[in-house]
Amino acid sequence: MSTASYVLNGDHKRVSVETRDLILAAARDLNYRPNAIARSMARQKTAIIGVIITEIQNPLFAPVTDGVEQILRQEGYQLLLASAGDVTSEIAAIETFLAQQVDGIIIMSLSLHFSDAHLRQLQAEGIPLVVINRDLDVPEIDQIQFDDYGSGRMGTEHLLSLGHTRIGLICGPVAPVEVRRRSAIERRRGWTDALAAQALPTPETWVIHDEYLFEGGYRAAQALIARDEHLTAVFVASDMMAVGALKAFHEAALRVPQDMAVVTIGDPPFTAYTIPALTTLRMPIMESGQIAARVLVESLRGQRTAPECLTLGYELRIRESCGSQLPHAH
Amino acid sequence: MSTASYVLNGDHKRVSVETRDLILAAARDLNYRPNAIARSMARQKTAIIGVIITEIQNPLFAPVTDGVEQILRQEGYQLLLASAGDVTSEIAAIETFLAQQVDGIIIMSLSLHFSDAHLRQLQAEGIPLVVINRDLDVPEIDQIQFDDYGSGRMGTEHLLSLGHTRIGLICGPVAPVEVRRRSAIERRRGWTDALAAQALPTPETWVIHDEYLFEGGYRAAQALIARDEHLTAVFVASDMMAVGALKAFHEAALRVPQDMAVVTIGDPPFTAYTIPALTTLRMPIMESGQIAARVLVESLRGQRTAPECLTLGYELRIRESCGSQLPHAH
DNA sequence: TTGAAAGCGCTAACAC
DNA sequence: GTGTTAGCGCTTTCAA
Repeated sequence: MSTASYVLNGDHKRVSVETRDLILAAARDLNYRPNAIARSMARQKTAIIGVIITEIQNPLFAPVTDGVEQILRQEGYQLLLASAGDVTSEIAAIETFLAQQVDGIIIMSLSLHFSDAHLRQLQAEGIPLVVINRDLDVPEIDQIQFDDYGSGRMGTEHLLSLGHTRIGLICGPVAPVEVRRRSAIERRRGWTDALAAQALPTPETWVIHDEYLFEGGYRAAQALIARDEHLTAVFVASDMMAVGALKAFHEAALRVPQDMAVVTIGDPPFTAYTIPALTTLRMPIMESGQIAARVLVESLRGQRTAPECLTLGYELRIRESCGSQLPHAH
Repeated sequence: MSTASYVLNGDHKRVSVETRDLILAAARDLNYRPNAIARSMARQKTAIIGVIITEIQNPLFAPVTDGVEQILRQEGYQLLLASAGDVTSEIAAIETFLAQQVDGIIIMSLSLHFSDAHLRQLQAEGIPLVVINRDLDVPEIDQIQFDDYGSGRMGTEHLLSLGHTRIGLICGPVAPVEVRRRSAIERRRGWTDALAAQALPTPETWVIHDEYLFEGGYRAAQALIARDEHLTAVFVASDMMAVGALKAFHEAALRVPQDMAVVTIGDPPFTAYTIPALTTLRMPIMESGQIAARVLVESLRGQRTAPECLTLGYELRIRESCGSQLPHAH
């Protein structure tokens, strides 16, 4: 039945109107539902994209998945979801996706990987792949990154512009190697360069690394307070950490922003409702998912010539936690 | 090649050891990867479960999806994800899932639906279906609910046990019909009954309904303050609303818990890091996903006799926002 | 214990 | 403009 197939696929040219209506009517009567599996089998294409994320409950992943899903739905693709927290399960997830004949794969990482051999191999086998937030030196693979260095630099520079000179840093993990995050390293580099550019000091004692969690920020702020370095501001490289830090400052009777100005990263809805509201560098998370999905779809359609390698910038959102101007600084 | 099929499916009995090893070796050499699509075609089963959620970024959905994914992975099923915010797109998503020949469907709702005809039809067609958090009077369909009435009652009773008698209510939307939530209605009922059981008043003026959002809680708390009803406590029926309310109380120079005790619902990680930390009724969200997935898998394996109809309870987590005892109440 | 062959529901090339 | 037919890669019955 080629004719029926043409009709059901909306090929207007090859079928007369009468037969078309006939077929459509019959389909309705029989309660016909196309079988996507059989179609995939015949076409050798599934219109399914596999999406791998590190851990579903990490706040980065809901917005990314949302962005990916919006575009895929709009472009007529389905989304097969897997979570994989380490390289072994990532390989397993990819293997399952390949068995499932997905047309392409999107991987959103927390960029703490030791081996990318399996990604190279995917690439070599010609499976379209887009990775988000992963440090991959395989230029053939489409990559979406965040400008983490720039975020560290911008956040610190904003505090500098308000007159602060003793600016601490609360940052994500850089060691041991199993948990280090590229973003933490880059944001610290941004902080260092921003201060160094003004010939200001960046002593080791002004920096605390901890986990990207509420608790990590709480602990880090306590540690920073205990060091008693007379800081007037701190750049906190994660919104969750900033909420924890706010609590520690509150308990130490340090007023934010009067005694301690805070700038942080992120921008989930709650940042506007902390006390005080957090000045943040908004991270374009959902956008990264949208872009990844668009890039992948274009690849599948053969509309791309060169691999994508995009770095998305952060955007300053001034709220209350940074104050306006240092009292003694004008 | 039946023999190869037996080997690859691990059927030990029907194949001699030698041929088995031969086939396995050949598979390795050829870099053989089973084609799940072809298998689904032949078996008339896909081992894929469709999951529909209302909006990916709503904080309820990450935990649910996480719970569902854990179980499905462990049981050898794949997860096809779709988001559908209204009945029309829900029907479209279901239709796509059916075309994709999913073995079953899980729907997590925000329970604001007008029509469930399509679900009845699914049920009638014999597609295994589990719904979470939806008010469905179709006893044949597996349902996982939350004890929202109980949560309202428990939260209010905790405040009563601390000696409060003037307890307000900040609650989710109950009107207009397009946005009303069953949970809001039920939690209010719980609040009313808890107070009525002590012969305490529950005036309309002590209740504010708004959206389940930070902003909704902020606005609601401001409105409640403006009414100047001399409340000493408030039950806030959503953790996001509670964060907003905390901010409004802070701005009005009302100390929590000294001037206003707060008990809320939920229990996302941030509740321990607000100022003060929020006393909550923990909602078993991830668990609901796990249970839904288990129920569905059991259905697919024919291990179930009766439909599931489970109501999950909330659990009190005492932190700082409720205080210990009313000063003037012992 | 193994092989042959039909068929799952569709697409696409081809003939009419 | 329409019908015929050969697969797509697997499973599963049936014979050998």
